[in-house]
Amino acid sequence: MLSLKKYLTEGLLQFTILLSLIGVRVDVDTYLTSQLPPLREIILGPSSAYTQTQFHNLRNTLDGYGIHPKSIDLDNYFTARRLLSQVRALDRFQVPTTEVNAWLVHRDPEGSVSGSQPSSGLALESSSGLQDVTGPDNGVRESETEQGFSEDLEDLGAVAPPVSGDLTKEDIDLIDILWRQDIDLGAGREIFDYSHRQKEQDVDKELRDGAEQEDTWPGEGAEALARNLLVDGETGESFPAQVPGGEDQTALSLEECLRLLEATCPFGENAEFPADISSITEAVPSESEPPGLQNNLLSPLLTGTESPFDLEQQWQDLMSIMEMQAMEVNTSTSEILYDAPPGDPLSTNYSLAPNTPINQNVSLHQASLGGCSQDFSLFSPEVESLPVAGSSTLLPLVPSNSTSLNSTFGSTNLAGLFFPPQLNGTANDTAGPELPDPLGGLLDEAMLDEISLMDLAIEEGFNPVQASQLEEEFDSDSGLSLDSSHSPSSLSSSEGSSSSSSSSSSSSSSSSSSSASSSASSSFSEEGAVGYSSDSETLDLEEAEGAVGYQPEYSKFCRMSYQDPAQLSCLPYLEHVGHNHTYNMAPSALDSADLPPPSTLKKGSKEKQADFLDKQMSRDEHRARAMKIPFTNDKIINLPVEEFNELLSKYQLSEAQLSLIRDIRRRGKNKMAAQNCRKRKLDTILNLERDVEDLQRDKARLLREKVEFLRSLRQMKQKVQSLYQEVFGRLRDENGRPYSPSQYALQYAGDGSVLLIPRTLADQQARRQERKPKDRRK
DNA sequence: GAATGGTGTCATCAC
DNA sequence: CAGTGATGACACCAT
Repeated sequence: MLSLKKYLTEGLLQFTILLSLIGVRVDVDTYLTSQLPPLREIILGPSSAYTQTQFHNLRNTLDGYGIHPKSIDLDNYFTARRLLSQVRALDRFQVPTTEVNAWLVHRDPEGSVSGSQPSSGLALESSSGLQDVTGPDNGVRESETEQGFSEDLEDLGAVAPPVSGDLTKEDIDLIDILWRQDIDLGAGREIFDYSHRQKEQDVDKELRDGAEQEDTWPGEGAEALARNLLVDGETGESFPAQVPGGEDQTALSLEECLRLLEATCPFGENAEFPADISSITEAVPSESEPPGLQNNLLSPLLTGTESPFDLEQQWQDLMSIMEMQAMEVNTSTSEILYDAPPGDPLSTNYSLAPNTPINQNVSLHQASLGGCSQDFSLFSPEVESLPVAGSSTLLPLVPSNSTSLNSTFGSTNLAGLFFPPQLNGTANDTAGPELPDPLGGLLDEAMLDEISLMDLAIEEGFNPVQASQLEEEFDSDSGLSLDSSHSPSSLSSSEGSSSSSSSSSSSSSSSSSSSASSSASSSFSEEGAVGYSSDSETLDLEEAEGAVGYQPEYSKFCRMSYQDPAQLSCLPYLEHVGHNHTYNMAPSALDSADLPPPSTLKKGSKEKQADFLDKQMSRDEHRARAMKIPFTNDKIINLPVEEFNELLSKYQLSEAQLSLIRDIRRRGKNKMAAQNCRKRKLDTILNLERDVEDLQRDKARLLREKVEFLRSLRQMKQKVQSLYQEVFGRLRDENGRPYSPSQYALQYAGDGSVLLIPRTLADQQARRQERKPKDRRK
């Protein structure tokens, strides 16, 4: 019962302090439960720094006079924080510069493989007139990670609904319905993309028209694209617009696309693609696809449907980011993002063997997604929910060389290409959420963190500057909290040595070695023995205070209420003017003990000086003087028990004197204890304040990282999608006609090759591979 | 004159 | 059981 009460009171106190500091509900426990037990214990647990820790016991048991009592808990706490930060660093996405080398296979019976034309695949994106949309992102975003409030807002807002920036679920559903309807007409889902609707209506309309007019996507639409694909997005090389019409052109197109892949896909050579062939098309919305084709190589990137995401949380994230960015967190996001150890799974180079034999008719060249700009914009959040297992190889993320990326994809950031437009006349709305995501686990974890930290970060009114100032102030005066050398024991010990100490033996008392000065005029530090005084100012204060009554000059540091000379001079009964805490003492005793005769006040300057000295004396000193105690209060209070008893034995003291001496000693020690307690309390508050600040900073950083990751993922999806379209659209059958996306699909093989297979077969294979990860989970 | 913070003191608890 | 530290509560004072 007692412990329960204590726990409640302490926990509530901790919580109250936090609340008072930040002015907002702080869901610390949620976050700490699984993340930071030591901190939680500090804040809420019985070992809280603010609880009634028996420090003296710690000292006694641990021989801990060299260790500050608080340092014990704080050491654990900061250690825990440090470890936590290290652990957190592990889940930061390491986006290496990876590349994928894939071979596209054109199942052309004639097996014509050729092609050497430079790719204009990036031009596909640029041709769609999306530069307007993506231009700002590419150029500006990377350099504006700190200020991109609107960008973050955009990104966060886009997380909730699939792709679209601010679409509600109803909107998405409606779009899906309409899209499915239009699919029959050959219209791609791209046209429903929010960003496309916003800024790319013309282009999309053109594409859609092309798709509608022809059942096969690469028909006129592809031609229209080809006409516009004049500039290589990576090299800036210009190409003559051409209309694919034969196998040669098909091969060329494939080569171009592969080169695009090579230039853009960060898949490394060590990519562990699924052994079985997986269909790329599964990533592309297809109505014929079964839901949840998870083993798809590109599915995580291409899935058009997103699992429902908590809009409110995203909004909170946004708000939190905005607030956190206002704090000017120093840690650069880029620094955080890409500082993973080389062993990081995500940093593994996922590249397929470039020389992998081509199945059937191959018109492939190495293609790699060498880099993806960081200026990724909105993209679907479902990737976050996708598991890491078995799919980490599928999603190499943005490499660290963002600059090159930006140059590469400066004009390729297509907000709408995430959904294949006319490429696939089919849709797969259900496959998305179930698709595995190599980043899912990490993102989920980060999401949990930020969910927990949300309340902390959303809070307002917490001034980090002030907090830091307080922190500095606190640190400068942290003899209590952290630095064991500033512990009361050490302090008192040093002071005791400086003053003519008569005792050096005892180490069990906080004031053991304090001054035993026999001279009343010596400026020994009586109250200087009080624990918390590490800074000079405080120390001076304490020393001056300790010298009260013994120093001829008045100390301006006197903090006692009755130490005002002006008031004291006209108030003979000092004991009654000032605090009268002698509750247990009879007034008569006080009078007899403390009252100097009024007549003595009317004497010469020496007596005035004596009065002045009297005014400096504490009440107990007055009492001691009145009772003719033969030794100083300092000795009474600070001497160790043994020496104290020895001192008492040297004198024949009356019972009243002994009682007064014991009271003086008790009060003196309690006074120091109270001062220590108050200072400790203050330190605890300051520490909590600093903790709140740190948590806010961490949350802001995590949120920024999240935004960056989301951008990267979305951009990757867009690029893969565009590349898929580019490749598929340039494929031609033996008759020079484009393949129907509803009948054929590109598919990655385990050896890195890319095959053009019938969609039905691709679906079966994809379905087959889908079961494997699920079985593994079980 | 009320509010607030600092200080000393007491009571109490735990060790 | 005494001694001691820690701390809540209270009173008092100064600002």
